[in-house]
Amino acid sequence: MMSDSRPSSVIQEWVSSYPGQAHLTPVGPGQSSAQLAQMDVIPYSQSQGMMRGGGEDRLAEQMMGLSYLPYSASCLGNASNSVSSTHHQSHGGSQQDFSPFLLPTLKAPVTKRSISKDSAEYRLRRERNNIAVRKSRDKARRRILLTQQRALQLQEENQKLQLRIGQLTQELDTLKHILSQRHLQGAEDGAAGESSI
Amino acid sequence: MMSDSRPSSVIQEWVSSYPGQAHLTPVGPGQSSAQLAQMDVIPYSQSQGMMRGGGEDRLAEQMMGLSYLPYSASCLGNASNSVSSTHHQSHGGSQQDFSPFLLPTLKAPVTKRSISKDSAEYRLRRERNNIAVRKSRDKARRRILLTQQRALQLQEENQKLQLRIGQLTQELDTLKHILSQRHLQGAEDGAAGESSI
DNA sequence: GTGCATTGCGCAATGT
DNA sequence: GACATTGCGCAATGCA
Repeated sequence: MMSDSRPSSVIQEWVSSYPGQAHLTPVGPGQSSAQLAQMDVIPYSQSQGMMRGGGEDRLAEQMMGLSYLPYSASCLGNASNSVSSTHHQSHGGSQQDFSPFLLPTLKAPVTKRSISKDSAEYRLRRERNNIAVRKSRDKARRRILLTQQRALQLQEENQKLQLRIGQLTQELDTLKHILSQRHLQGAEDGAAGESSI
Repeated sequence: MMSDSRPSSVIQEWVSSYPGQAHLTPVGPGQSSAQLAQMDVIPYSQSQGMMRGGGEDRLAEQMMGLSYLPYSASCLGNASNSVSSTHHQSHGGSQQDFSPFLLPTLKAPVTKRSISKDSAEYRLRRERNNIAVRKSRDKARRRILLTQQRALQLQEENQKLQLRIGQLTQELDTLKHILSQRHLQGAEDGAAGESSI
């Protein structure tokens, strides 16, 4: 099954991994963009998606070189729903438990029906999500591999093209030289002919 | 800082992201390899690292198309160390609690000092690891971005090279044509000169 | 709203 | 022993 028949198969697969949606790719915070502007590459967020928890703060720090400090001494400490559940941490520490009388326009953080972590429905949804997560990550891994292989292949192809250009250039120089010689010789012949008359 | 001065800066950064260790890159299970065999690309495992828990079983299934089934109805259900700890799931389900009298040569699964999850040392180590994880993933993200940008850049360069080759080829054809014409004309002139004598 | 897909994050095992 | 990687599950969120 797909045992790389031709050398360009990698590129074929790679292209198929990026359905052209043309997001114009902001390329991500703190990246240099290099305005290539063709087939966005970035799946659909990664560039501006992470505004949850303390994410953007730490990310901004990283961008400026302030590296990987703990969230703010700790990010644990507020179980969101929770009913029983001996295990399962609630890590995430999103939306600080700011009292509902701050920001009066937003009603309290919703509380989301408080689904028991022991309920069959919860487990079912978790298991489904776990499967989806594994699938998605597998896909991502494959895409990364394809990109790497594609880069190597393009690099190889580049070298060949450079070589070809070298050959053509040299051949061109040779011909130009010959032509200039012919031209000179032609002029001399013409002069000789005139003088011999 | 590092605001891409030249168009090839991406490649510069990309190369620096892969210190040449030459693992010969097995490329990963179920991948096609495409034997390019140059700068391995894969950090240092990813290709054979995952043999923990039920990982390799599921991965084998995925390779064969049996996609993303739950571990085996469930992978939860045995807290490894655990002392108190109200939160924190023990998810992972590695080393089943097989009794120590099986496999007599291996002493019981080590039990690893049973560090309390509430101990300051545990938290310290967790926090350090979390920081390391964030750092590592950030690095991975950057590396992926660089690879993608590098691929795009190489693709662009490829197009330019192809164009250049087209130009050179055409120019070459023109010169060859001119040369052949000169050759014919020279022959005619020569014949005319001879006949006029 | 339901269901899958993505993604940041923490945990634990493992590699260096 | 410390740090780096990585598979995994969880929760939030995006998307159809």
